[in-house]
Amino acid sequence: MATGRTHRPATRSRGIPEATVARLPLYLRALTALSERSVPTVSSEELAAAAGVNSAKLRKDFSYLGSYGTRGVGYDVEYLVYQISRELGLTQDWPVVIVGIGNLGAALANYGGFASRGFRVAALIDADPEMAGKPVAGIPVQHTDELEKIIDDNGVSIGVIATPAGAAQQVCDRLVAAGVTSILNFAPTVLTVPDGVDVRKVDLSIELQILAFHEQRKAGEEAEAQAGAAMEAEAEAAAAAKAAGKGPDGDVPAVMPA
Amino acid sequence: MATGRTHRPATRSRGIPEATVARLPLYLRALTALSERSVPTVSSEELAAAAGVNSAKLRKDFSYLGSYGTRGVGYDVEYLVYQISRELGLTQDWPVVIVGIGNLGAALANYGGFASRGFRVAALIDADPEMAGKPVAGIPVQHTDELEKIIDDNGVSIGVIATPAGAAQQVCDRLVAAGVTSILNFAPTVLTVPDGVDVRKVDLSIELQILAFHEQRKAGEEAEAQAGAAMEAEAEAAAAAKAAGKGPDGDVPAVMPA
DNA sequence: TACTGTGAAGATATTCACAGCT
DNA sequence: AGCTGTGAATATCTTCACAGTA
Repeated sequence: MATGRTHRPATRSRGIPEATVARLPLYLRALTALSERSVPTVSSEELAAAAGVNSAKLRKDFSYLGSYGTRGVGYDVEYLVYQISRELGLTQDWPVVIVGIGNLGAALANYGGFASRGFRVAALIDADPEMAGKPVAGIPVQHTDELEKIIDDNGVSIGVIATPAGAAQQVCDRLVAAGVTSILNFAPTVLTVPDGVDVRKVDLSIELQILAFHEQRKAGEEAEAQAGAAMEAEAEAAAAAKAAGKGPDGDVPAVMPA
Repeated sequence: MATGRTHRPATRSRGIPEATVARLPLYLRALTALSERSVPTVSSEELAAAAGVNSAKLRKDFSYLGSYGTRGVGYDVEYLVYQISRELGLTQDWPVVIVGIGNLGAALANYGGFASRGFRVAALIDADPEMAGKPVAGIPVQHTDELEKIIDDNGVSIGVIATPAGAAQQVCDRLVAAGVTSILNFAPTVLTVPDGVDVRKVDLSIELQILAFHEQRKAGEEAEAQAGAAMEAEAEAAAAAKAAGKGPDGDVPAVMPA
């Protein structure tokens, strides 16, 4: 909706690629570890290894931030930590609310990595009246009724949704209406939000399914030599099944493997 | 290490793009919802909306799987559910072990989405002897000592690591040595694995940091009109700081904003 | 010498736009 | 008429390879 205002005007060349942004936290973590070991400088090769990427990519990524290295030497660890933190907006602190204090919500509330890097759990919110007042990770859970007030009082702009899928969109709508503009969604559902609101999703079962795909392929490759034409035969059977009956209900799993 | 055996030989055109694979679970979820409402067919437009992508992308994605639609009509929901499930390897069931039964591990064990789609929690493993025998989500926790035996007895090829960062690599090594070839890592650390082992990572704080980046940029754009040259001034100050002293320890946060 | 920073090439991914089928 | 399936165009991301420089 609205005229596609997708392109950033950008006062200066403010165009850090999304793929690069997604890796900055990785670099930051590796750098923080080096910093704790008081390592003063690091080469792109070393840092790339620590972050699990290749060095050309890392250098290219850093080139979007500016020329923060020294040729022949490498990068100053402290300086880079600061620059990346600043680029990511972590030099300010972000109050965050977590909605849905079930197993996952509690795990998130207890997760140390939250607090360590610029994020502060401002409130825990749950729909269950029984939960109200109970402390989780030292923070008392508040009832959903208070949601709007909490957002407003704390100037919260980032919300985490850890509710069941059924409640997620409704919670999302309320968060957005109350002024939240970034949402991290753990509920296994697609959230619809207005323009200008960012949603990132974390979905456990999706990750597992992707792994299963590759796992299956590994197994297939092993069998390949022996099986040979078997797979193609199966594919043809499936195609035939489609061409033929294919009733709306369920004669589908005809070719279901063991 | 080893000669980069990255390219798949692929008996036939078994080349589904990674980006497509990553979306298949999304389509599958949307289709499952339609299936539960007994919707017989769906157009690319409708399904794309339900999955939160655009229809051209969805059609392109499906084109890699085969021609499973009907022009002028759409896709048969049940049939597509089956085809995607099969492509993802979900028509067989995958025993999974979860290592590290803290808050997060318990949340994962309780997560319904696991069991629903081809995955079965075969065992919960924790290093704490106190935990041993205690049931979580109805499954008794077993001690890390049993890890190899559990993997072997259950034919586990997918492992989930939900331990603290410090223990993750060690656990990973043991899982791999015991025969696990796919790992879902929740610990905030980079895992090193041999060729042929897949690792996917889920990192809560990384997701938040990416949100913070965009959030900051939104704020910046708002202020842009008024602030104007202020940001550039700050950038220059930072550059100057670098050119000048920039001692290895920490005069860095000189420009630290409030 | 030993490293960064970056154009240019190459690989992937997305989107367009329309031919082709039902 | 209404939809899918897909080449071709475009955009984005990665990698190469080397000039530039401390």
